[in-house]
Amino acid sequence: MPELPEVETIKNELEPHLVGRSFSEVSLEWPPLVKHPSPEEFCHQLTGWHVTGLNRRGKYLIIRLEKRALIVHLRMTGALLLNPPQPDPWARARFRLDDGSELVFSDRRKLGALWLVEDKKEVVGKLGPEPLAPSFTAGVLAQRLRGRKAPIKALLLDQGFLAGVGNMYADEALWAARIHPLRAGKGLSPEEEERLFRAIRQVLKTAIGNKGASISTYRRPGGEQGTAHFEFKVAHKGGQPCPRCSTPLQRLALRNRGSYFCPRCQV
DNA sequence: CCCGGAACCTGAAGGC
DNA sequence: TGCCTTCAGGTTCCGG
Repeated sequence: MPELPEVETIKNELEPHLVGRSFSEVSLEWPPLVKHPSPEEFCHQLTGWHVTGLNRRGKYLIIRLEKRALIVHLRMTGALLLNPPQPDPWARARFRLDDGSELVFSDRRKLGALWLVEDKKEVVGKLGPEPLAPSFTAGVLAQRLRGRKAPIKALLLDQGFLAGVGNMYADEALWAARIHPLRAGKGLSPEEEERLFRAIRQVLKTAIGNKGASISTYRRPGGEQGTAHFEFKVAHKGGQPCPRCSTPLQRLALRNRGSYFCPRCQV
């Protein structure tokens, strides 16, 4: 599932292929993928503009064009594939570039989303802080936790609370910080807040170094998998021994999501 | 504002 | 073999 490290990897690997190029033809196999403007306008308005740069904000990929931004969200099963060697059965949109190459948006479950906007704030304006930005500190995290009664796991998944962390890395960060996923956000001690802050940053940075986690259908633009899932301690590992204390890891359902944790060392 | 649950989607896996 | 249920989980919408 693409979370911050996966989108960061895709951004880094697409950037050299896209910057300076322009879109010569855009087609949609699954028009509902486009959220703004209309699918017809989307294809029409996208052609001819040059790509000036790529950014990531949370789990959103922002492809900057002259005067506009093409924003991509991969949701659960989306992937951006560059010149796929075989026809992709789940291709939902195709972008032909002026150098003849093709970028394919592949998405088995059709949950992905595309926007073409003049101001990126229309799409990413309500996101919480960027966890790897220097301005995000333990103090900022502590301040945002104040008064929040919801389980800490639910807050970490809330993109308005903190951008970019999803189910896998929330579980990994909580395990590293030794905090139970159901603890109330406002109930963390200053020491726990500090541990959680460090854990979030460390888990995300390590995963970026491993070019993302190929737990499900995640693929890099060239079709390669990431290796971050080999470093996972708890995510998707119910029943296996905790790497710290050997207690069998448990799974609980929170907001329709599986949460994996150690019932002994996460308190 | 805060919180929790359902809906959107498809395919893999497991139970009977 | 085949039908049914559950799981996978990012985001948005809705109700309390």
